[in-house]
Amino acid sequence: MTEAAKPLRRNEIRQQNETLILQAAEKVFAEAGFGGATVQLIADMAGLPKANLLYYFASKEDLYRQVVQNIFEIWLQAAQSMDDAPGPIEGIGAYIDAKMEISRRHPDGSKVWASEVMHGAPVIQDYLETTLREWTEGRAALIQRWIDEGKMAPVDPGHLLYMLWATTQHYADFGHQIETLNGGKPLSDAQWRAAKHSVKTMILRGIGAL
Amino acid sequence: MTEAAKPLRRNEIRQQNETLILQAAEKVFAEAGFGGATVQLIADMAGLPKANLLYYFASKEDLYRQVVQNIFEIWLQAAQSMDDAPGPIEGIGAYIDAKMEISRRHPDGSKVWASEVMHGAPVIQDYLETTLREWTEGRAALIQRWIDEGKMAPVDPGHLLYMLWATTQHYADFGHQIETLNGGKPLSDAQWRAAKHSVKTMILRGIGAL
DNA sequence: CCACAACCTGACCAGTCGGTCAACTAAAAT
DNA sequence: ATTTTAGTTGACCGACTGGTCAGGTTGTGG
Repeated sequence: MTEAAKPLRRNEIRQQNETLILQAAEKVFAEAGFGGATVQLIADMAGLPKANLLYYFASKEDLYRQVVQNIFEIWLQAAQSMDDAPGPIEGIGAYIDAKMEISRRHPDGSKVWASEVMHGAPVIQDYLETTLREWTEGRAALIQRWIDEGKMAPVDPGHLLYMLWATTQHYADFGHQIETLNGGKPLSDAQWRAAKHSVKTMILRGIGAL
Repeated sequence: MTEAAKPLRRNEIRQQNETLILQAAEKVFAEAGFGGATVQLIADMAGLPKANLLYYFASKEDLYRQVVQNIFEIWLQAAQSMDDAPGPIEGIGAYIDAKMEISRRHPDGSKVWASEVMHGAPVIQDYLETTLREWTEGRAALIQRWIDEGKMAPVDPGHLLYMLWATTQHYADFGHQIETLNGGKPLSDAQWRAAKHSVKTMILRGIGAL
């Protein structure tokens, strides 16, 4: 009696099941990797028969591809935080905030992304070569402008971007290690605030913007 | 006729094959993850029959465990770079140099380690809770001492360590992404030097040691 | 030279995997 | 009311996996 028997329209059914499956898939792929994940496990976690899952997604690889693309889009959205900022303090500060928030809210997505890249990006290689590359070059140019305007120290924009990605994503990808070193407990709200503050302070000072 | 038929002693045979298998395993585990790796693939890469590999290592999991432990030891050795330094410039500078060198020389090992942690550290959880934890606490105390002595700005030692790990290991774990953004070519010697210099400069300035 | 132990390996096996399919139910269009 | 379309699922299959094993080869100590 706890379950309300609500009649579903066709549209709703499809969308509901697809997001349900994608959420389960993200979790399983993050926990076990592509090779370690099984369709059966994803189906169980989504509460659907395996055959039903394969009715919505043509194959395990197809499902994986969509999971990775979802993450990539979230990742790109946050990347816009840097634009329209008068200088590095606001721009890079906002970018760090956004990326730390993603690490907190979508740790599984970040792990799937990391795993994909570590294995040679078999699925999203073209994205790396096109979208990511263009974004990177644009942002590097923006950073160079700030340097030329004397708003920050003359650092290599590329390596600064790598540092931003590495540091922020570390809190998702290595979350388990951080949790272990934190006495086995996940970071509290206050600890997340402290992490954000530490990262922002060290990086902004590191590029001579403070 | 290209192969010299050198008679091998028992000792040599064992050691030679074990290191051969471990090297192949590190590569395959890094490229495919634990679940995606197959014993057959590792055996092929080592140039041995699968059954022979399983004569030396009891199981795929046993082999994986040894690969991870190897990496952990390399990782711990580099960690000593920080000790016996008069201050953060020398200590943290040397640590960054050592970790960057590992990222360059053992990228596969770094990837296996990252993958292991991302999947919840099923194999090396006890190491995290004991060895790594003790090392981390010791190094945090050292950093705190430097802060108290006025040799660097008052930053959170834990988050500084995370930043050091994240930034240096990024060049191994996300090496494929970096290579793609570098026009598809691996970083040259000069580019590696520039990377080291950028990382050291930004971090040392970020902690107020420059 | 012999016997023992270490090393080697093709053939094999039980279990699991991704994916298919035919038969079914339910919604929606006619 | 009936046909059509979308959604559902248990049963099934060929391919592949980690691991075993019996029987062979080779180095080594006595």
